[in-house]
Amino acid sequence: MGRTPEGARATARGFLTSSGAAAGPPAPGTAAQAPGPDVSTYAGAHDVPDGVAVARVTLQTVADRVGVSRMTVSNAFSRPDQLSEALRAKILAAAADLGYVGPDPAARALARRSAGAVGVVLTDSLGEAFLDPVAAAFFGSLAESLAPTGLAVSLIPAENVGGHVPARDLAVDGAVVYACAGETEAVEWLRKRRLPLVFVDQDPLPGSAGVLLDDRAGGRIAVEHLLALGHRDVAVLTMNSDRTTPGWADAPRRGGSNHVARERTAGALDALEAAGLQGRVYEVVDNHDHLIAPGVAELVADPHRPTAVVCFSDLMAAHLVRAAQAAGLTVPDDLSVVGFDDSVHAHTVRPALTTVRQDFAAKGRLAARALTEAIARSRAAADTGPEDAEPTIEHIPVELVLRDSTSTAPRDARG
Amino acid sequence: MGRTPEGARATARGFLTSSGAAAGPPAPGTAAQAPGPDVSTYAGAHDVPDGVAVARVTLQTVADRVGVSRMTVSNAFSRPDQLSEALRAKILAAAADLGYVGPDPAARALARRSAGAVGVVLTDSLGEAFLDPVAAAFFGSLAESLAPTGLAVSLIPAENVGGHVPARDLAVDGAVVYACAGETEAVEWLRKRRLPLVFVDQDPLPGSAGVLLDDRAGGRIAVEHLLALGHRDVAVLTMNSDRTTPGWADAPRRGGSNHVARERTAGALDALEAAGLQGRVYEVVDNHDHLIAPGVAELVADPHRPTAVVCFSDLMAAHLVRAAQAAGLTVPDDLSVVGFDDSVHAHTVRPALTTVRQDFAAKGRLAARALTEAIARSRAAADTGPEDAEPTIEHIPVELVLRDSTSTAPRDARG
DNA sequence: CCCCTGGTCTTGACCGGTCCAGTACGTCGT
DNA sequence: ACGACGTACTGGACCGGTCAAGACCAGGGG
Repeated sequence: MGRTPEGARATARGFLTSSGAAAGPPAPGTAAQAPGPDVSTYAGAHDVPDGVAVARVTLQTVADRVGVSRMTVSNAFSRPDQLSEALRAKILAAAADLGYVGPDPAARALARRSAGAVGVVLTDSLGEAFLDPVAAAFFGSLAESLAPTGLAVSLIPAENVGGHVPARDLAVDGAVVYACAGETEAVEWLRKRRLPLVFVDQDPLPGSAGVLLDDRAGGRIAVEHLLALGHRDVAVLTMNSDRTTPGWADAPRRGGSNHVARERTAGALDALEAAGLQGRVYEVVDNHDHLIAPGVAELVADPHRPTAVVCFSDLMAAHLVRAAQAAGLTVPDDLSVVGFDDSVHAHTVRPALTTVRQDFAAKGRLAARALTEAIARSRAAADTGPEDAEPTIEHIPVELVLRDSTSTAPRDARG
Repeated sequence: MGRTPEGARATARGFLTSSGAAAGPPAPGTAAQAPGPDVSTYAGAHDVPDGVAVARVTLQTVADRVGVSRMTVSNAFSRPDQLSEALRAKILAAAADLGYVGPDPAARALARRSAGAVGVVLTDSLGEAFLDPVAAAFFGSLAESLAPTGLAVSLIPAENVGGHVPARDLAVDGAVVYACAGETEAVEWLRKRRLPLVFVDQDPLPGSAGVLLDDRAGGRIAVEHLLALGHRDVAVLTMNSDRTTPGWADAPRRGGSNHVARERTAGALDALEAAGLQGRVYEVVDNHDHLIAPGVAELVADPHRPTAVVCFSDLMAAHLVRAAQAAGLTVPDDLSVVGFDDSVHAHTVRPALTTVRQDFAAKGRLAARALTEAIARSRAAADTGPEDAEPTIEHIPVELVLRDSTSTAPRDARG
């Protein structure tokens, strides 16, 4: 007892004394405690008089009030099976009376070594990322799939602003990296922290799990559909953020830093080559309205305009359709257009787009599962030492949806 | 010194001894330290041999390695002005060598009493929320506006699933509540936690800040535009989640639980009444594709179809336009349509929508500012006692954008 | 020569929980 | 009557930082 006065943890400035109701000077204005085990009429912290610094209510405060140990109060909230129902009810009542909501999340995160949240790194600037319905849909689906596990989703900016580095300083148990071209600064930090990572729509780093669409097959089936309709002059409309102006690609298969764009284009070119044809590739700078518009206008005006175009996204396809219509062409009679994703744009344009559908819900679900598994694995490894289960790479199948933006090639253009 | 052996915090199982490089048995395989201040060739923790439980690297580990106190290492990372540049470099080098990335976010959150993140509660299920471009745009804009302050954004589900309650258990410094109809369970918890709250597109709770669009004015200017074009039979197309089937509203001004829908409708009715006209209100159940489609089909087929419709959202307007076209009508000649929001749908449909524009970027920016201010205020209040600065309610102006979906009323319908 | 000031680093006390290894008490089997 | 066992609760040691105040040492003015 030479160490510390009674109750090693008693709050220093709280107006409640450290042990039981008997000891210590009575709190100002407090009448004698009402007899009986029930909650006294003494008003709790939730209506403290103005100007009085509100004492911080912690487990200890509640424990002192009820006359049990801190640990028992903790159990009342976090492990109800560890104490009698009667005592638990009493503790909960006291807590409610004191305005104690529950264990402090930050303290719990530290003690439990788990934050209850995962990070998500998105492609672009945050503002633009959610303009893309594909990214937004994935994000929503991920969050929804994660909800039942109790993990919340936190947005981590890919690039830092204002000297803050959330990727380094945010408490998360793992992270999803979505379609980040190459190695972002944020990803670098996450890797250094050795957080469980899942890469989506992007090649995973060695040792990490991945969830990828079968983009190559998507490009292929889009072209095969057009070939079956008799088209021989098929172009690909895609993006390449390495360039600064739209135009025909010199090295079609090289593509830019975007994995998805490269794969989709490659799939389309594969199918064309398999048919003994050579595909042309028209690249715009990025998948944003203002960057697509000038490109498609030029593409439509091209004297050697193809009879059919496979697009990197429904957004591009929708722009292309409207540009064609504005130029007096009819879709699909004069120009067949295939989209990609089956996002809002696909059924919003007229004619509705024939497109390669991807299953957003599945993507979010698989990413959620891969991440929770990676987190579980990493926790297990902390105990039993590293076991090397090969991280998985999931592939999501795609499917061609036939609508109204494709038809047989014009008579005079057929081989 | 009778208390604890040297270095009260020396990690128990770390293979590095507690104080300085001189004392204790040399780590296995460690040659004599190379002379000079530079980093020795001894491999740090980042390539620990397989099977060896990796010792947890903390501030203390780094401090021991360099021979300084834990606090000095902390300062090296968090407050560079508190120590000499030379020592800082040495510490940073040692940290890098040991694989120490930076202060543990959870521990820091506890000690600093700040999580570095804020929560966002969205209307619907998470999966559906991001299908709505308006919600998605706001979310992105909020996250982007918050980024420079170093605050990350975490999604908090409005309703709990699987027994987890993120709204209670997630470490956040404050939260934004976006267009939640009425009092959600999540909001209830946030309120109990006394977190700084900002309400967007929804009436703020007393004591909290709010960011609201001038929805009523929006409804008004939409109608005024149509009146100016000679329309006398104007209907409102809106949502009311209290009902289960679409149809004409009995009590138009009552509306449902959605604040935005009520206001927009009220504004439109105000303008009609001011012109001595009576407005009709057609309600669908919610602002989702599958709930809108049957409603607009019925509306278009109505024998007493109005000559112009003011819609709750661009999404509804786009559906209405397409339904009208499918029924053989021409927009705007047979039916004028005004949208709301100026979201993707507005410039995606043909004809492009005349619509009431709202400034998404401003909404995110104002919400971010209101929240950071509320957080700052709450921190100040913890020190100096509560001061009662009236929380602000910001109103964002709207603006009518004229496009191609409205025109003068048909000759035979004009009063 | 002394005191004051300022830059560096250290010390001890927190932040508010959870984990784990007890201890105190029934209760049951024999 | 006695040891084994289960239940209910407690105590101390963490989790990994930050904060506020103090110690030490240098240079500079009076």
